[in-house]
Amino acid sequence: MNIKTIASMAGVSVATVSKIINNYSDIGEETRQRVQKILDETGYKPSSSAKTLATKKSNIIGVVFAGKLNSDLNHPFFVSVINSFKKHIGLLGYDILLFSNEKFSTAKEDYLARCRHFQVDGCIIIAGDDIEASVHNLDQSSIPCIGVDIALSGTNSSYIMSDNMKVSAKVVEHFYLSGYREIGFLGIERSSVVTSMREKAFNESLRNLGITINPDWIIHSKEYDEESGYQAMKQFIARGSLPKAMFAVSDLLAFGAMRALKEHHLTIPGDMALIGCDDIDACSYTDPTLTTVRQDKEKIGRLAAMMLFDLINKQMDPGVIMVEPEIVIRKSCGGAE
Amino acid sequence: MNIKTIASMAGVSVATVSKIINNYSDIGEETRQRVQKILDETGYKPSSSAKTLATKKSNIIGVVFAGKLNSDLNHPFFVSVINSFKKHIGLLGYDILLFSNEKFSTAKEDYLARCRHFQVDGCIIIAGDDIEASVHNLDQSSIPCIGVDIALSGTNSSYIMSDNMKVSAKVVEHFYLSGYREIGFLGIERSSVVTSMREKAFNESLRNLGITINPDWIIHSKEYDEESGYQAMKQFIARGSLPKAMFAVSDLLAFGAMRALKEHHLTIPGDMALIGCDDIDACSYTDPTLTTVRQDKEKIGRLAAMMLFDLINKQMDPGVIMVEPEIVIRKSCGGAE
DNA sequence: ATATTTTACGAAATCGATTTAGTAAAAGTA
DNA sequence: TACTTTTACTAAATCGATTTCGTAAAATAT
Repeated sequence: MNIKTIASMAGVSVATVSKIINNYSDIGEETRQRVQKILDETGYKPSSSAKTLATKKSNIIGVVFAGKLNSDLNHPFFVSVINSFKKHIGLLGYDILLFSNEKFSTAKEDYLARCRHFQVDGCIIIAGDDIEASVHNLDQSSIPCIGVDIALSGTNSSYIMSDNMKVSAKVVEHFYLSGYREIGFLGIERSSVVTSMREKAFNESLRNLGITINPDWIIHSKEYDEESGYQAMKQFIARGSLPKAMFAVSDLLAFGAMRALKEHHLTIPGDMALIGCDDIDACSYTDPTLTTVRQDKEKIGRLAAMMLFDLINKQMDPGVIMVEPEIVIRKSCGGAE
Repeated sequence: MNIKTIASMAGVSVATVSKIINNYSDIGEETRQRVQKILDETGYKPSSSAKTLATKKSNIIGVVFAGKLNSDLNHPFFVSVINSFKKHIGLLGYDILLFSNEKFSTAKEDYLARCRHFQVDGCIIIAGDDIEASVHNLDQSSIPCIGVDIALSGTNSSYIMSDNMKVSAKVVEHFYLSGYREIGFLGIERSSVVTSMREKAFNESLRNLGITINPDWIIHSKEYDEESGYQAMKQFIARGSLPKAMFAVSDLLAFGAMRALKEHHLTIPGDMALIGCDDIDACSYTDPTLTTVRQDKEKIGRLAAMMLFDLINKQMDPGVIMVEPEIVIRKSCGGAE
């Protein structure tokens, strides 16, 4: 079933059919209706590849998970963002193509080559750490890109992330108002833009409040996952002096920290209050439930979709959006007494 | 940069270039090397749409999340499966296209139409409950499909799922060996093939062991999520008579059940032992950690990829694979004394 | 030396759309 | 009436590949 079939069924040329499909104005009302009827009855849809070939627009958005680790579909935060993005970009008429991660794929070419290969109209780059050079090439290309948790600089690139300065500020503020003065930080060794912003803002916030920063209380886990958080906290406990409160830059790290604390029979928040970051579902399942900073994943995905759409249609210049984070108070951070 | 450019750079015809790219045998060794060098230097990749148009093969696999709810990227189990599938199908040279969910998308056409539109080489259907007619059409079409947690019947369809009979058998066996005789079941009202198999096998397993089934102890939550599990258990507790152990057909339901039990100051496993199903990451984060039945998500994704590949290449007839589940013992189900 | 086969390539058709440029017929204008 | 403009349509080029078929030249056989 192709456009030629439709054309002969309707007794018109393929050009006419194409024009009707694409809403050209130079078509008679009578003809339009007759052909449209056939279009509806047959359920005909033009071939995507033929259309792409002819128009150079594919109506496909490429999804790139950048960074060596944990930026895959394994990361609950990114999955939520992509889920929201998928929903909203779908409303705008696009489907999304997930590029298989290079390290697993037989495809040796870089992201840019693959974007060109599929003629994607734009792409979204979700970033962990250790960004490959390939991502940079894509960013600098003519393909509209929007970055999530990565600061892109290309002339066709925008990016979006939570306002990570505020993330830490809100955490510190909450600790402070709850009476805590001995506050530690659990970051990640292999730090990304996001985590280093949080660390920077954490220090600044303490300083602004006149709280002395104890460098011993700033520790870093090896990786991003729960196990690494556990290991980091375990070693920290072994070293001795502990703060009364800690901010973990991700919920998973906080979960690991909780496990280590419990193992040493330290209570939460009694012996140590804990705040995480992301607000993944599991925060409600732990005991105590985890106070955390919610990143508005739905909003980030939605705005990413809208920004990309505008970028593709040249309705907007590249820009940056920082999404307001919100602290979600649960049980892991009672008021100190 | 297209094939014509390459051809003129090399001083040969486009046909020759194409043949070199596609490993035709009627090419002289000298020419092959000369052109290959240019190919390598320029990093040229043939346009996907042109290639698809000419060959009718797209090297794209469509991903369909079927069912009205919770079969989206929100479901940790399905995300893990897709993640593994993506990895392995990527190794085989395919990228994956996520169809935006119909209810959100402006695309009114059904899945089959969209598969044809993109000329996907095959597709994977991930199923929740309430399968749409559109999925059935796809299953019955000529497009190779593999179903995950859905029994497809098309002549080009295979499917894969955990062996759900064994899931329940193992749970009941574990409860039994731990000394439990009063065992309940927490299912889902809107049951799918998967959950009804688990319920059926649950009953059979009890019967085989000569344990009387108390129909009051078989309850169903409204939906799939934690909150629904909480509500179901809360009402159950309010009704009075409780079993000493319960099997929840999903970890999320078990989490909800845990919350309800704790709220009523009932201990786990002291007052009630709990076993979930799926083994999502969060099972390790709860207190107590959740004993559960692990579905081998990596294997399911990997085999799904391989089955689909074989189906596409007609190297295999449609078939079914039941993946062996494995019980993962944690703290929510101590031995009864 | 001639006939036959093999090798190595290219011309051109094809896939299924879009889009430009051209035209006959209808409508409008002077 | 004759000219101009508008309307409604189509032929054909194009997008960038693949693939069939044809054919000179080279290799081999007779």
